[in-house]
Amino acid sequence: MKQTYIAEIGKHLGEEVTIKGWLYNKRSSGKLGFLELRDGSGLIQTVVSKKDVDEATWENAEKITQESSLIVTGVPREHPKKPGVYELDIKTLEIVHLTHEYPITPKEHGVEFLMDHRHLWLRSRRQHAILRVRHEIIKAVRDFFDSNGFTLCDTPIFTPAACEGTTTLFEVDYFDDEKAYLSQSGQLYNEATAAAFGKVYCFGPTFRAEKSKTRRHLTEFWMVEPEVAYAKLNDVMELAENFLSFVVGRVLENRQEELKVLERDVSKLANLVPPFPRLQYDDAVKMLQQAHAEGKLENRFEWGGDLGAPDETYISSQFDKPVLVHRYPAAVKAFYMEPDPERPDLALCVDVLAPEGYGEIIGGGERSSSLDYLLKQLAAHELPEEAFDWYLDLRKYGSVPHGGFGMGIERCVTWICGIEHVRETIPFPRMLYRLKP
RNA sequence: UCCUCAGUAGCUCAAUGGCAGAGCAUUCGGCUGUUAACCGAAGGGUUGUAGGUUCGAGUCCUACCUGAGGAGCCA
Repeated sequence: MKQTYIAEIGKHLGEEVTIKGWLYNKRSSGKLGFLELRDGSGLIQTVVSKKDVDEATWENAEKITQESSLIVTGVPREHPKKPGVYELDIKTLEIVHLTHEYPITPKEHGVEFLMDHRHLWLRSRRQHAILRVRHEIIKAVRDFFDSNGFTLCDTPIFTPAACEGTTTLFEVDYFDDEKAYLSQSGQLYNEATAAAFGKVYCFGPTFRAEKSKTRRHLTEFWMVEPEVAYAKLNDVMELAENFLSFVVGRVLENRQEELKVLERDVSKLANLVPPFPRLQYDDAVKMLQQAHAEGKLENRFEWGGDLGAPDETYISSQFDKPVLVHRYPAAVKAFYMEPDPERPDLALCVDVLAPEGYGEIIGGGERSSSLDYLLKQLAAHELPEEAFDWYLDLRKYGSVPHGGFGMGIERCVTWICGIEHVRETIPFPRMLYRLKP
C-alpha cells in the first residue's frame, strides 16, 4: 500500500493509510497500547486495541521496542482531548526490524554519550527540529542570493596557501612533494569571481585547525560568503542587514513547529527589520570601558585590541537586534582590508554580533583595491608575495572597490534556534579531539 | 597551549573514611486513554588507570588518561 507521511496525515482523516517508520516511544495499558511513531516527517501517536486487531498485530504491538522499524496501517482522526492534534487507530502492525536495547533511552543523557551516539541522537525530536531549521536557513540563504542577482561561484577546498595567514590550517599531502591546505575562506577567490560576475557567493565547508574548545567552535563548518564588485562598506552593511532579516523571516514563516519544540522565545526574533544598530569600534570601546567602570565587565578594554568573547556578549546584550560593529583598528584585521581614508589606522570592516549574547556571526568589509597598498600589507604580514600573484592581478586589470562578508551557518543556526552549543547544529560535528562518528 | 570542573550498573545520578544504591533501559507479570505513563519482580559492578596513606578508600594524596566548560584565536 502507498506510504503516507505523518506530516501529510491531516489530509487523510477517516481514510485508511500506511505509515512506514520507527517506534519513538511506547506506553501501554493492558489491552490498549499507545505507540508513538516517527517517519522522518513528523511524530504521531497511534492507538492499538486488542479487541480491534488480529492476533499477530497485537503480539507485534506488545513486543515491539523503542526504535524498531515498523509498518502500520490504520485510520487517522483528531485526538479526543487535543484539537488539531492527530492520532491513528491501528488496523495492522508489521515489524520490519526488532531493535534490542536502543542506547538512547527516554531519560537524560550526558554530552559525551550523546556525541558518541550522534548517528542515533539525530533521531530525537530536538535534533530533528534543529536540523530542519538548519535546512530552512540554508534554503533561505540560497534563495536570498539567487533572487538578488548573485551567481553561485563555489571556491576550491584545496588551496595552495593561507587566505589570511593568521589562523591555523589543516595541511594535506597533494601530489609528489606538494602541500595543500583545506580552505579557511573562499574570499580571495570570491574577489576574482566578483570581477567576472559582479555579484557572487560561495557556500561550502570551511576548515580551521585552531585549538578552540568552546561552544562557538567547530573545526569543519559551513560558511556562505557573498562578494560584490563596486560595493563600499555601507553597501556591505546594508546587504548583511537585508540578508539576516530575510533569513530570520523565512524561519519564522516556515518553522514555527520546530521553534516550539526547541522552546525558542520567538518574540526575540520578531521584527528584525533593517536598519540594525551600528556601532563604530571607537564607540564600542567607550561602551565597554563604561561597563567596566560600572562593574559589569571584569576586564577594562583598551583601544586597539580585537573584541573578546565577553566583550561581544556585553555589546550584543545592549541591543535587541543584531548589531553591526564597524571600523576596527586595521592592525587587528586581515591584510586585504581597505583602510578608512579619513582614519587610515582603521579598517573599513564590519562584524555582526547576534543578539542575546550569541556573538559574532558575520565578518566582512571592503577589500583594498590598491596594488601598492596590498604589496605593503603582504610584506608587513610576512606573507609570500608569489603565492598571491593571481590575487594581485585583480588589482592590475580593472581594479574596483568591492566588498563582502562571510557568515558561519552553524553560529547562525545556534542563535536562531536559541540553543547553547554549535555542536547540535550540524549532523556530524567535527571538533577539537572529536572525529567520530 | 593555559585555567576550572567531572569520571560509580548500558544510561542519568546517590552513597559522613566503615555492608555499592535508586530511577530509566532490559527480561517477566499486572493494568482499556496513556503523554519521559504507572504498579510489582528479576538480572545487571575490577567505582577511568597506576601507585600511595590507613585496621579499612568510591571517598584522602600523587601522577596519568578521558570528557566538559572557559580563555586566547575565530565565523
